[in-house]
Amino acid sequence: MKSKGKASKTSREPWADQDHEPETSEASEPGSSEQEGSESSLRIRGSWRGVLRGGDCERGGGRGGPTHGTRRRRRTHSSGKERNVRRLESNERERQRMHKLNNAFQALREAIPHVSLDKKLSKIETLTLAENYIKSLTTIILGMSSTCLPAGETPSQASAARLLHRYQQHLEEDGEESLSQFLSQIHGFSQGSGKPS
DNA sequence: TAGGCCATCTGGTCCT
DNA sequence: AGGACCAGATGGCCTA
Repeated sequence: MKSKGKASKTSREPWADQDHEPETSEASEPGSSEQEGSESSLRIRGSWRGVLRGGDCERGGGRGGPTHGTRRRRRTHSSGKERNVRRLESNERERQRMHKLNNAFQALREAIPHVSLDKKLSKIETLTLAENYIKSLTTIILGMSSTCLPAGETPSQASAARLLHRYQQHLEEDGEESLSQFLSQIHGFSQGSGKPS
């Protein structure tokens, strides 16, 4: 199950198509990652996109920004070899970043209850289940706290928003450990002692 | 075999 | 200037 394609990707010559820098593969290997797949990723790989997409400089990539099509990529006049090294380092960082992201996904998987324990949840399933789980918990919490609400007010979206706001306040003011305080406060709801504001 | 899912590479943009 | 973030592209593995 875990033998996904990573380790067997075909090696390619990513830079050979652009500025024709033959000595691609001898660029210094960026820090030896021990993550899965690192072995293969140490080899030079790439895609043919450089060829296929050519000078595609105006994709509105980057954060949220609508287009910014007028901006041009910084041109650092470094040698091809230098660029290769920087690319490899960049790839390694990106790999590490994705590994961290996947670790977070894994933590999320373990945090949410799901039916089939033997089947690994996909990312989209994980996010969807997490969303539903949070909503369910919120509903339960609001139900528990409804006795503390002002007369006539029912657990509603507004209440949920207040709950969220309260939680965010805790995070901003007290940092991580506030979560346990917040949870104990919520627990207080069930005892009828806590009072959301 | 097609489609889903994933890891990785890549280059553009944003942020520090 | 360099790292982080992002999204598109690509190709491998797995399952129905």
